[in-house]
Amino acid sequence: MSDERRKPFPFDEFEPRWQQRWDDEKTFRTPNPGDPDFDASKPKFYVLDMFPYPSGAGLHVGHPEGYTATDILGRTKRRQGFNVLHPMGWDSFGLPAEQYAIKTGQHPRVTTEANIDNFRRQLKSLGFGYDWDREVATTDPEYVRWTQWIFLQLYHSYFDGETGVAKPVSELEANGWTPGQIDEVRLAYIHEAPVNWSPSMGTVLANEEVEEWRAKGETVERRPLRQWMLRITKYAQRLIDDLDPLDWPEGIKLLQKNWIGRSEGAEVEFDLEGHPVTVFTTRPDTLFGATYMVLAPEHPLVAEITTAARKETVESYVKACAGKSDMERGDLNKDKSGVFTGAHAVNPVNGEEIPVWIADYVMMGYGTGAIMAVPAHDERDFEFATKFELPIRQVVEPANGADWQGYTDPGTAVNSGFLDSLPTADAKAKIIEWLEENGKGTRRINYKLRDWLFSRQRYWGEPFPLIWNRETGEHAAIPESELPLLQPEMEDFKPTGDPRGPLIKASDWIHYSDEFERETNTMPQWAGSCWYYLRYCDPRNKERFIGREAEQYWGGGSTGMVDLYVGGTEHAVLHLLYARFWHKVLFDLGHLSTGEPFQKLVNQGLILGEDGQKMSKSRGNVVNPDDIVREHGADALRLYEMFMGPLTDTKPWQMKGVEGVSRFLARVWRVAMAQDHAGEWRMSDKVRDVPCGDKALLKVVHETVKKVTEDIAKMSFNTAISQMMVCTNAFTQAEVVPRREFTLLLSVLNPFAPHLSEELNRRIGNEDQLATQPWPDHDESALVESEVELVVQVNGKLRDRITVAKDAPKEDIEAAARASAKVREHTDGKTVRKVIVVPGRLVNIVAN
RNA sequence: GGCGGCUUGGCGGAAUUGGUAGACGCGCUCGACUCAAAAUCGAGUUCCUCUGGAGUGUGGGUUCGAGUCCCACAGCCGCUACCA
Repeated sequence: MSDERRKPFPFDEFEPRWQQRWDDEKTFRTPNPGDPDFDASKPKFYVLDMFPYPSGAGLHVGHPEGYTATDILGRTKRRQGFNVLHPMGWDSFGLPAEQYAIKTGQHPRVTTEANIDNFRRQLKSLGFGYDWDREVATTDPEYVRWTQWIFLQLYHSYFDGETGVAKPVSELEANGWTPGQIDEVRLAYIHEAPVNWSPSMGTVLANEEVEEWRAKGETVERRPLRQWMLRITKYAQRLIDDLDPLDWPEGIKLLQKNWIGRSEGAEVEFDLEGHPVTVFTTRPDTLFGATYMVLAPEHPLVAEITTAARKETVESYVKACAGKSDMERGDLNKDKSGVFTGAHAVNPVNGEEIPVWIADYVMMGYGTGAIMAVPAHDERDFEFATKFELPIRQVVEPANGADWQGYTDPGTAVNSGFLDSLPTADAKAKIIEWLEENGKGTRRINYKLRDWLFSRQRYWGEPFPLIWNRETGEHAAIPESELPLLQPEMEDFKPTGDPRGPLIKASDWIHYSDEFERETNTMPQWAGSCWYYLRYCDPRNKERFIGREAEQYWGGGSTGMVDLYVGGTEHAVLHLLYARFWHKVLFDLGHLSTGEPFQKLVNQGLILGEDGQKMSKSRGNVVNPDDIVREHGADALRLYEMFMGPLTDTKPWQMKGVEGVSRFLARVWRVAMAQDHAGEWRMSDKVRDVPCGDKALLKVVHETVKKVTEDIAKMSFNTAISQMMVCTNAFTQAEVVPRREFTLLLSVLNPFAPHLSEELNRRIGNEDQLATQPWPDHDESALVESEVELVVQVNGKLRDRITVAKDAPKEDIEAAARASAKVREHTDGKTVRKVIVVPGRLVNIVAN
């Protein structure tokens, strides 16, 4: 029994054949402005997938979910007359390739290229209509050139607070600013920051990686290191405000807003043993209720103000905190800790002396690293005060008679001098006014968002195009003509334990000149993924990161450049925030004409394993797309992933479901094809070039064209497919298959199952590829019926159905309904109170 | 703890946005074809105490009419975590 006998239709023969043809003929190539075949009269549609990290494991079934959705949209829009930009590429820097290199000595470029080849093969085997001429990899030297160039734009810019936009620092130089002053405002700046340093691995780790590596036995400590930072905080307000006009899921917008974390309040200056100390509070109205102050353990004043008697206790507490990661500090959530410094601060509003503590529930990185504690009206302060028996003083009267202890909602000010009896909002305004008049504080808006720690101690990343003066310790940019600056060739990637990273070993490379040496840090993986959607627009441009004309065309006409961006929620915060930030900087500097990168965002739902659990190697529930393509074909995989349920839902994989859609495709095949005695597929003699005589069949075909068109626009692919199944069932039962009508079905099936639809289209004698044919319109006249069936309810319960003329007047419908014997059974002996007639739908008779 | 999402047959999911609940698919049952099986085709399939009744997580409300709107509660799943 050969394999071929078991295939319900010969997808294994025709799928690779069509893929080859699309490749050879460049069917899905998209001309750019300036190309001879570019048609400027067509509107543009830029549909983008989140490009994958080409891991050694290959494609996961989660990838084709979003990719098929965008492919359906792209293919449809193309046939609807749009210039469709639908590209693919590789987010190819990243830690796994480097780790693998450390283990095996194989250069990361080698493994990365092999992985990319595998991913490309897999994607091509699914028949996606990408313009492969626009493929980019973030590791391509030509791509690295422009990533570094964009970094230099940031390096050479500052944020002008007056106008709220980025400007070149050359303007400051012209105004006589010193290099030192300019470094204070650059968008890319050097900063000594505490990071998670792993001595055993010789690299810094992101906060979220710390636990994972500790569990594997690696050591991690907090250590201040010289790091490159990007001043994203300057864009906090714009990053919030500009979310508004974007067509993104509300949940994702909220996630971004919460991450940026704007809060309004005031800064208040206390006198701490002769030092002015500023605290930030969102509740300045509770200033009279401050009964103690807390400094973060890392606060610079701690050592200075601690009294001799408390010195030992304080020092050991500070040391204990220094060893903890942010995560661990968070874990101790429930149990507050802290120590008294022995010092006191003076409350500016009433001259009261309050004790000053240090505690790790106050973070150095947010606000000023110091707080005034109002235990009566702040949960954390309340908990702390209770534990350490500090005084708790009521200054807000709850609005609803609730207990004032730990009451944090707005109310009325009490025990607060000139604020008494004011509602919270008014009290806030009044105290800020007082603070400003007396020079003791000011209105202030704070953001949770921190500046972006942009340097990594790794080999497989973009080197910074910067050099350091050995004598003066000043940094400078290398000229653009020296880009791209690639990593030196190295044999040994092992970490040295030197916090400057593995590039420190390449002494020839580091030596720039007698005067200067190179920066040895590299950029994070985010750098490449921050702007790849720009490069796709003009991927081979040698002069610019994106040509002016291409930028204007592909970004034109909307707030955000990309019309539709599809990907997973895991990138809801960081990737999207970083890309928006870079986009805005480039916009400010005049390189882009849109203010936002992504107009519409859709998050595909997670595909779970057959057991309803997240797919993972350890659970053994991972589905490999290659297996599905081999068994059932690419069209079946595409169709199944779209048929599982709504794109945005989380849903479990079901192998039986794949068989179901495969059966559907086989049914479509057999509508037009039959096997002869030799087992060869031949066109069925049911297919005829005749007008469709079957009204019901004609109707379902046109309903299908209409519904599929509408459902694609709504991205409701599962219902589009079920409609095509209904249509196919009608064809299966038909005596004659009119070629024109069957072609219509193939035409709308084409974006979903491109191989099968093209193959059948050709086999039934149509010459042109469906992919190049205009999208069909449905014929409204095929849909109209002269009669409609209505439901008759009595008191909301279904009792009968009646058939009436489509445009029958309400009175006639009511009369017909009341004439029904079944209705009478339920109304006899009752009084009809009301009759509701919804034409085309139902009649409801209210009787009692 | 905070924020967000979800909850409809044995299973995945439909429901014109307030108007026939369960489209379509899976599974299952029966029939045709077959020596037989697979495949295929056809019929059926929410539940029950079945000429009737109940039913969209639970309890209430609005309405002629609620899966859909409002209030309260419960259960799952994500993300986040002392942000003053």
